Amino acid sequence: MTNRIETQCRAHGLRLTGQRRLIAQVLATATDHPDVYELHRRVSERDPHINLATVYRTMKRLESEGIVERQAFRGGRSRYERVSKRHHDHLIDIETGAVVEFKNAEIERLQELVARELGYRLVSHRLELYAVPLANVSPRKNR
Amino acid sequence: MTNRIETQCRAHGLRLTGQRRLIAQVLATATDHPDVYELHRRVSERDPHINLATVYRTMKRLESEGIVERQAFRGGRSRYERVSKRHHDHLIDIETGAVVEFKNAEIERLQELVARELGYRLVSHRLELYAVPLANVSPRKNR
DNA sequence: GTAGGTGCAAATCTTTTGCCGAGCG
DNA sequence: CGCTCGGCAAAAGATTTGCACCTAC
Repeated sequence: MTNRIETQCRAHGLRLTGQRRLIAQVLATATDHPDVYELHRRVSERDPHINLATVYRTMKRLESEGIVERQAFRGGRSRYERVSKRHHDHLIDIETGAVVEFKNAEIERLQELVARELGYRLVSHRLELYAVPLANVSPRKNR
Repeated sequence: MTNRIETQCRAHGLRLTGQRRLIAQVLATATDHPDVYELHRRVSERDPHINLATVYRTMKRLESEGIVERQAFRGGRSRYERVSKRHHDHLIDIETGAVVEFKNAEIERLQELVARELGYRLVSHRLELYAVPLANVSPRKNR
């Protein structure tokens, strides 16, 4: 079974080793934004011998090929996600660490405008909203 | 000579040691967004014995007191800036690494809106624009 | 067969911390 | 004089890398 990421690896001339196949499958089925340790944990379930350094190397390679995107939210490890058809930004639930994706065309348009006004051409951006759930005023532990 | 940051330290009950005075002065005169190594380099010019750990500890303390703000732009070390009267975001010149501050009320308003629509209350945000200068197509070194 | 990939351990880089002597208030 | 600080070195956490062996193509 060949998934989209494996196809992309082929297209970019990456050798399809067993380890990469596993990582590709994990990435293809991930609906969240796992960090390298989490990825390693997941692939380890299927191949307990795969090394953390291999996951690091593979993710770095996939990133430089533009197949995945690295997100460095505040503090801690970098997290990855597939480069999707649609660009989007992130809302991070500061109580649970959950990540919600969103997109707002108007904000994007204003960003271009702001950059131009400052004498620049916008190349990329990063927008993260840190927020707490509205309804439940759960007095949980902080952090 | 007592500057604003020293006054703030007093107000927050921090002891005004020689090292902190130096760091406060460097911060007060900084117009850029230095990282801890750069801060250490600057204070070292006046006191070659000051330790890097001291700068780290001081900056961490100033951050927790809300006197400075930590910025972790893509990759590398964290950078600091004084908490200013006005909140603002950053545009990073990807050719030179220069940081331009800006503020756009409309974008802020839309952010609140987006969060609410997703069922959250916005606590804070981070918006970074990565851009290149418009006019001058300077073929300088990259990075 | 060979260039690229992997495992493993050690190195790097950034930041934090334990310990203890020192100085601010 | 007591409690906070600072220097120093070591630890910790994330990521990278050198090296020798391995394997996809």
